[in-house]
Parts: sequence; C-alpha cells; structure tokens
Amino acid sequence: MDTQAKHYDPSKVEDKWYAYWLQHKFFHSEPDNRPAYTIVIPPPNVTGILHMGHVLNNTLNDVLIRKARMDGKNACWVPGTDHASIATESKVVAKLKAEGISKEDLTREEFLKHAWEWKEKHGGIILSQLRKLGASCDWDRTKFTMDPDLSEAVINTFVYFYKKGYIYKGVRMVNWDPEGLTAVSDEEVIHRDTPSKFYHMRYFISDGKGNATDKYIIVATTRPETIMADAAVCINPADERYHWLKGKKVLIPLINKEIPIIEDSYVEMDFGTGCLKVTPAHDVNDYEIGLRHHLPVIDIIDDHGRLTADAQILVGEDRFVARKKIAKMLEEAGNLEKTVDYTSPIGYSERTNAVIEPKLSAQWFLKMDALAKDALESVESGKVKLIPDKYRNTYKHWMENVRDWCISRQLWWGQRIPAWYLPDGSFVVEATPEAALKAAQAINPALKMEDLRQDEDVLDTWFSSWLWPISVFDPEMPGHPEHKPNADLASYYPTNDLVTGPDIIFFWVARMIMAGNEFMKEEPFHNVYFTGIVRDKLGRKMSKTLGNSPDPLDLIAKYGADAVRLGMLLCSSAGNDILYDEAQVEQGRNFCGKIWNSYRLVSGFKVDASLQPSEVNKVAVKWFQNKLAQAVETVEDHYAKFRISDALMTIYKLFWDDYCSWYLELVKPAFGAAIDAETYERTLGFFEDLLKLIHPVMPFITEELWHAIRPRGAQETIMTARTPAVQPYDPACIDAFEMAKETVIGIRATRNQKNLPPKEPVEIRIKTGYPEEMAPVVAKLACTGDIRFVSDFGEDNGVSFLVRTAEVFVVLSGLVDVAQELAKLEEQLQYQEDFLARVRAKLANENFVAHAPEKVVATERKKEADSLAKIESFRAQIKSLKEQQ
RNA sequence: GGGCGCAUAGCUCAGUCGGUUCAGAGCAUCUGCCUUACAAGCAGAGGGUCGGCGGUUCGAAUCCGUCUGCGCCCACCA
Repeated sequence: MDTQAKHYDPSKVEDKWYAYWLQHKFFHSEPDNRPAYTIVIPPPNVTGILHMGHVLNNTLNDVLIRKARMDGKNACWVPGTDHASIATESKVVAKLKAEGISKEDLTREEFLKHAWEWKEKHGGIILSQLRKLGASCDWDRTKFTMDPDLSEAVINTFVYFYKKGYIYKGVRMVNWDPEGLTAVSDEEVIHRDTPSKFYHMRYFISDGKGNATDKYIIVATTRPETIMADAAVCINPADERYHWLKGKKVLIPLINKEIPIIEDSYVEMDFGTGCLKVTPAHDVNDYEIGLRHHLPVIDIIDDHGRLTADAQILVGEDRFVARKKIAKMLEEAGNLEKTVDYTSPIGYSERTNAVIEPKLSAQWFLKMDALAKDALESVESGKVKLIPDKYRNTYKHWMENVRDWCISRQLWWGQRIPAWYLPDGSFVVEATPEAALKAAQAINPALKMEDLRQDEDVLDTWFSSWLWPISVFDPEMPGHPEHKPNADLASYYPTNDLVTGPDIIFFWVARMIMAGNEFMKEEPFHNVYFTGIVRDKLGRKMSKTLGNSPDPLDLIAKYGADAVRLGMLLCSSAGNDILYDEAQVEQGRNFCGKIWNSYRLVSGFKVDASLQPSEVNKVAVKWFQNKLAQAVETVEDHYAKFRISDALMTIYKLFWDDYCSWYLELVKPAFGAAIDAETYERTLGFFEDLLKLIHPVMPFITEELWHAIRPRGAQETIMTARTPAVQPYDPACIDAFEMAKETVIGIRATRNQKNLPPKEPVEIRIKTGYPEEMAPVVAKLACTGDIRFVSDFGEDNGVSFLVRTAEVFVVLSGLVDVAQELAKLEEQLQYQEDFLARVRAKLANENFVAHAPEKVVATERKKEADSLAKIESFRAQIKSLKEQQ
C-alpha cells in the first residue's frame, strides 16, 4: 500500500499476502531432515461457521505454528473438518423438513445423498474463513473425518477392537435423545437443575383380589406419567414405618394394576416418603432394582417420547403433556395427596437440548478400563502435559470413574457399523461386505450376500475424531494387519501441541491419548493448551439468542485480521475464560497504526554516509541491542511456558515503549538533518528483528513492512525468516539507561509542574553516583541545555529530585516556590525516615539476621545505606532552601 | 451430593522458590499538548487493607485452617 498514507489499511494488504503465501506454498510441509513441529487442527463441524471461539483457538494455533516455522522447524499444521454426525444430521433433517420432506419417507441412500449435497454446499466454509484470519494451515493436507480413507480407518479400528474383545453389543440403559432419535453417550448428557414438581400419590393396598382397601401409602415421584410402567413399590427393609406392608400388594392408580411391595436397601428412608415406585423401563436405578428382584420391564415410552399402547391410558401423548394430564386425572380420582415444588437435576442432550429419556436398548460399547488406565498414566507421568495443570485433577477423576463408551448412534450420517447379521440373528464383524460374507460362510457355507443384513447404526463422531492425529497422516492406521510404514506418520507423529477447549477434554483429548497409546504406543501430543470460553464483557456466554457474538469476519473487515488476532490474545491466559471486548481489537488496530507510522518515520530518514555516529546514537544503539536481547530471552521463556499473552505483552512494550518512544526518539535526526549510515543500518536491523518477533501474532502487517523496508527477492517471506536468536546482554547497560529514563521523566515532570515549554532548554546539574555516559540521552530527550556533574549545586534557583541515590537539580530561571518545595521535601524525608526505621528494625532482629539467607540480609543493608544517603540528601536540600527563605 | 479451582487498581489479568524499594502490567480515567511518524497520537499524573477472620514464620499477596462470594467438572435420592 501507499507508504505515505497516515493510516494503515489492512484491506489493501491482507488478501494480497495470503495469496502470496499460498502461491509459494509456504504453508506446505513435506517430511525432511529438519525437526518437525506438528499441530492438527481441532476439526470444526463441517457445516459450522466461524465464531469467536474458533478465532481464539486458531489464532493460538497459528501463533505456535508460525513461531515454530521461524525457529527453523519443519512446521506442519493439518486442517480439516469433522462430520459431526448428530449436529449435521439434525441440520439436514431440519432443512428437508422446511422443504416438506420427512426423513422417515427417505431411504438411507436418499437421505445420505441429501446430506452429502448439503456438505458439499456448506462444508468447508469455515476453512475459507480461517484463511481470512491468516491461518497458515497446510491446505494440501485438508482432511474430513468422512473422507473415504479416514472412514476406512474408523471401520478398521472398529474391527480391530472387536477382534481384540473390547467391543461388545449389549442391551443397556442408554441416554436416549427423543428429538435426535438416537442414543448418546454419558458425556453428551448435560445435567441442569430444573424446577419441577414432586407428586405425592396414594397407592391403595390391594385386598388380594385386585380391589382397593381403604389403606394406602404415599409414593412421591417427579414422573407420574410413568406409573403405568411401575413394576413394584420398594421400601427399605429397615424402615419400621412400613413393616406392616411386607408381603402386601398395592394398586397402581388409574389403571388399578396390582404390583408387589418389595424391599431394597437402595431406598433412602429419609428421602421423599420412603416409598419408591420402581419403573425398570424408565429409570436407570429402577432398572437395576428390577434386575435384582426379577421384575418385569414394561416400556411405555416410544422413541419420540410418546406413551405407547402399553400405557393403556393417554396413549400417543407426549411425555410432558401426559404428565400434566395424568396429574389432573390423579387428582380427580382422589389419588393425588399433594404436589410440591422441587428442583432436580435433569439430563439434557448436548446437541438437541431435549430431555434425555433413559431407555433400554441394544447398543454397541467399547470397553474403557484398560484404555483409560494407560491414558491416565500418560498424563500422570507427564508425558502429556496439561496446561494449565489444574485440569489434571479433572482428567484423573474421569479416567478413574470411566464407564464403557456407547459408540453406536441411531443415525445415518456417519460410519456405518461393520456388523452383519445372519438370518439366525448372530453376527459377524468385518471391514468389508466381502470379508463379512466369507466369515459368515465359515459359519454356514450356504449363506449368500443377500442373506446378510448390515447393522443400521453409525458410529459416534468421536469414534472417528479420536484417530485424528494418526489418521490424517496415515489413514491405513498402524494396527491394521497389512499396515505399511508411512513417511508422514513417522515424521509428524507425535504432534507437538494441541490447543483446544476444556469442554472436550473427555470427548476428544482423553480418547486421542487412548488411541495414540493403543496404535502408536506413543501419546499423540506433548502439550495440551486449554483455552477458555469466549464470553462477552459482561461475562455472558456468547450465543445467537443473546446476539452478543460478533461475526469475526465483520471484525476482520473493520479492523483487519492482525488487529483481531492481537485483540483476542491480549486477554487470553491459558484456562481462563476470555472476556471479549471490542476495545481490545481497537487496541490491536492502534498497534498496527503504531507499527505503520514507525515504519514511515524510519523509511523517511535521510542518510548521510559521510557522518560518524554521534555519541547519543552510539549509546542508543548499544542500549537497544541489549534491551532487545533481554526481551528476546524473556519472550522465549514465555513461549516455552505457553504464556502467550505475556510473550505478546513483552513484544508490544518492546516495540511501542522501548523502540518507538525511546530509541527512535533518540536517533531521530533534527528537522532537515540526516542520520549517519551506521546508525541507520542498525535501526533498520532492529526494525526487522521486531517485525520477526511480532510476525507470529500479526502476520500480515509484518510481511508488508518486511518487504517494504528492504528490497526482497520474489520468493522471500518473513514467514521463514529466523526468530532473533537469544544473545548475551549486559544488564548494567540496561540499568544505566533506566536511570537516564528516570532522569528524563523527572525533568519532564518538573517542566509540567512549573509550566515550562517542553523544548525550552534547562540547565541540569547532577551529583555523583550517576552513569555519566547517559548525559547525551538526557540532553536529547529532556531537551536540556548544559548538563554538569557536580559535587555542589551552588546558589542557583531550582528544584531537585532523586534518581536512585543520585540527586538531579533543574535550574530554574524564574522564582521557585520555596515553601512548596520545602513541603515536598519534608514529605519525602518523612517517608524515607519511616522506611529506614522499618529496615533497621528488621536488621536489629536477631532472628532475621540469623535465619534469613545472606543475600536477603545484604539487600536490607543496601536498602539501609541507600536510604541513609537519600535522607542526607533531603536534609541538605531542606537546609539550603531554608537558607534562601 | 462429591471433587476441583478462583477472589490483587474502575475493567481484564500477571505476580515463577515465602525474601530485590513488591504491591505490578495493559486498558480505562485525569491534566497538558493538533510538537515537522503516529490525536487510533505525545508528555505527565492519580488509583489497591492483595475477599473476611485466625494460624505458621525472623518475614505472608504467596503456606495452613476457616468463613463469605463466584466459577467449573462429575453425579442414578425417586
């Protein structure tokens, strides 16, 4: 863009450089002899669109991958999308419904055709959005969890675990989603405290012939619509209140069905009425009790959550409608004692938000014990580091209490379970129909293909995602009998870092570790960096209904991707929620403006090759070189500890404060004057180093200016320029400059207080203990006249201040308000005397001197000495001022 | 119900081994400046009983206990 423009315009820069990077395949990686640095993207839903959470996650990923690339690593960031079975399928169902097509009217093949069309149309939008953000993914490696080869990996994995004896089919209580019409795993159920009612119902005692006596017991439930499925009423055998009930039978209200009284210690005597209605078909615990007492299972709720004919009454009604109606019926029948408001935890489907119905059904499960044990060890041993490590506890707890994974889903969008049923009801598990037929014929040679019926269910999406760090490199998967070595896998596995949200620590992170251990005998990554949830500035979750979630693409259009990236990172520390505020993106934009303008200044310098560097330039260059080295060291340390926002802030301040406010102001030639060639060259070099430090965070503006500041070849990019190396530096030099800064600030503050124009030269006298080589710095930046190092300030009017222990005196031609100066000095003296008293008290404490490390004691003695010097200085000043009065 | 974590300036957060003049940063605020890179800027300034209480220690923002207020995860008391 036009280098004279006062304001940086990202829209003229960002697309241009992204196209350049793509054109030259700078993001592409092939195995070579450099050490690899690998990240696999947490695959977003294929039909998803970019939200602020993606922006945070992918910015962090991109910072890490760009940093690694500039560190000389063979950086490979594999992008891709997830088929998200239930979410995508429900979107497709909704879309078809809007077109008047019902899923039930379609065959599996017809439905999948619609689904794939939808995927082709909407899939991958999010990946193109990531390009706008600057994500340096290796797009040539883009994968989709339902790509044919990745699906094959999933099927092979199923067969592998089945043959290993880890996968079994069983009838179990599962979490049924009546809207998604599928079972979901325990992890996909969200429990929320939900207000409901506790219905206290009268169950009359039967006379033994199915007639009600006038005696009754009270049973409390939150689900009166399930009473028709009751198989018993249960009491605690130790509950003396109900001993008279033993051996009796009661009648279910409304339908007058006789059910037995049973005893089980599961029942809590002090909860509810102490009488529990046992409904084996519709409650997990009741099912267990039913098993123990051989109770019949009466299923009265269908897949859609409606009452079935077995309910006898309210047939076809939705469970919640039925609940209201039955309450009324109970009341009218005289069976309702009372209703009490009650809040209880209710399970909801993560995807559809439907209330989960515990339902007995045949599902496929993966045994987790052995896998979880190894995966726990991976984290406990530190082979996988969780950042922040507070998640270790959460992880451990889950791994130690894990239950078998329900991996079947009653959906069509996904990998179909490779189990084939024989006419006799038995089944074989094989990767292909051909293999299945062969296996079936081994049982019964007469069988033909058309005799086999494949299982209707598909696999849980996470059953494909957990292979992601392996399958993106080698879909054939180690563990497969004919597996051949694969160069990509050998080179890129294990990946290095994983950046993801803590909400999928069990869904995804833990299971990837399991798959890695199982198939690779090695964990899939070394570090897992957990981001927080992006919230609005009021701390609310971002949601469509609240309308508090900005569209990242709008933000990028308004402020530029660099600004958005910096804005996100500014407020992100690992594991903490992000309170997003557009002001942070503005700060990012402002930083772009600062960088841009500093470039305009530097590029506009007139250079005179005949000039020798001035003293001030020499000091400035020497100082900034040290300062830069120190900052590089700090930044590297922050990155190594995944303190990304700290690294960023270090760089931000290095550029804005140290380079712009101090360094450039020092070497900036006077109006119309030129800069010497040597200093100019160093200034450009520093600028380049700074651009390189900033690049991982703000890739676009840094590429633009890196090209602008020096001539570059047609193939060159800052992307592969080397990060400034860690160099030794001289802390004494930095410290001396700090004193100069304090002096300059002191003089400027004095001007402010005394209403002196900023550029009117003032004379400065400084007493001993000062780095005299800094005089030119002070002179230039504080616009002083003569600076003299003296032992006595003499008789001039003026005011003084302390820099450490060195007294700096500003000569003022006008009148000084002696009383005001005295008051100021008295106050400082008082503070210093108090301070000294505290230090001395400490030093007088024998315990302190005896116990504290020598270094700490020495520091206290230094404090004492410094304080004494200051006190002496204040006293002398006060004395001198009093003499003037 | 069980477990984990958090509480520091108006806001968002650092504070690494208990010890450096340690009480910090960024943003916001206030004051003065349209100074020839940048007003999306420059220069300067103010602002905190480190949630409360108790303990350990020569020494506590930091360790322990407890209380209060938040947050997260797990969970089958109907």
